[in-house]
Amino acid sequence: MISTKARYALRALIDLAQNQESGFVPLKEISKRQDISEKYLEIILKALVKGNILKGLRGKGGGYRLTRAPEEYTVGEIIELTEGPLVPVACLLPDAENCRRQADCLTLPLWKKYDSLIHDFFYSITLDDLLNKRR
Amino acid sequence: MISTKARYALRALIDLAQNQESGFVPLKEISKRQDISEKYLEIILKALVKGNILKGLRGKGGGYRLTRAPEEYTVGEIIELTEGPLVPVACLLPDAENCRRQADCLTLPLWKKYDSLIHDFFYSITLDDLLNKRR
DNA sequence: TATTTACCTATTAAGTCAATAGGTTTATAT
DNA sequence: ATATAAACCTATTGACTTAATAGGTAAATA
Repeated sequence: MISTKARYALRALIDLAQNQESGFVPLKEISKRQDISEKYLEIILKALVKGNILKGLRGKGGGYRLTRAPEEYTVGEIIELTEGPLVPVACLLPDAENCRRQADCLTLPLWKKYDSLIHDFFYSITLDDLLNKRR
Repeated sequence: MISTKARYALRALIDLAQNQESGFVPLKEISKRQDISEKYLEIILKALVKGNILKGLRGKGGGYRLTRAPEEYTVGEIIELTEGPLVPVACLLPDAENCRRQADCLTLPLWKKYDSLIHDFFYSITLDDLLNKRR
């Protein structure tokens, strides 16, 4: 399941893409428009700033702004930044200890195929694709 | 993430397909071969019996047996029987209350596409496909 | 200098996952 | 008959994760 964190992140980024005519947009506005609690959204946007997907500016007139054009963000990277590796089974995690059964596991090929399926899917869609283009 | 429950279920079914020459296979044997705790496996197999994927027979000489040929099981149904609906976001769950944002949610089409992707994938693969055929 | 804003650390309530424990029923073999 | 082997049943637990809240600090601007 895709977590609320990732889903809210996507919605916040879409909101920013639509409302940041070159300026900084305060969290409060996004929170209100998207109906996401300020405090929770804060955590999410912090992660995005840390991942260099957003620029944050403090103080009056501050807020958040995209660091790239919408077509330069993939949905995959947004999901992975907010909720960790996009991987369907524990044994395919980057830091997984290698399983003894690996060599003759009859299910592993299935998980590997599934893994590339979802990876390809989410990394082939950009933020711009979601932007009102109706598809 | 696919849970251990679903993964163990698949491995148990593969094990049965390979070892049930017409007879009943006791849980203990599957447990040993697959290195899954008896007690935990019990819970899993119970769910499969309830879903009519397996037949259980009690008493001496008893055990479990497939109710159909391996090519008649889809991986999708096995996963859903053990861990519930194979759905990527809460708002697509069968019993989801309908969201007010639904009409103009720009992320919903994404989740719907993803949903059919994984559904199509898992329902197009059968237990027989996993059986030693090397793919 | 007051105000607005992002940033930071910590905490929590509820839920889920993976597993264990101990007992009950049913069928078979001796 | 009776011992034994097996599935079946109910309950519990510890660890972890999720989704969120709370309260305070630092920075920039009007």
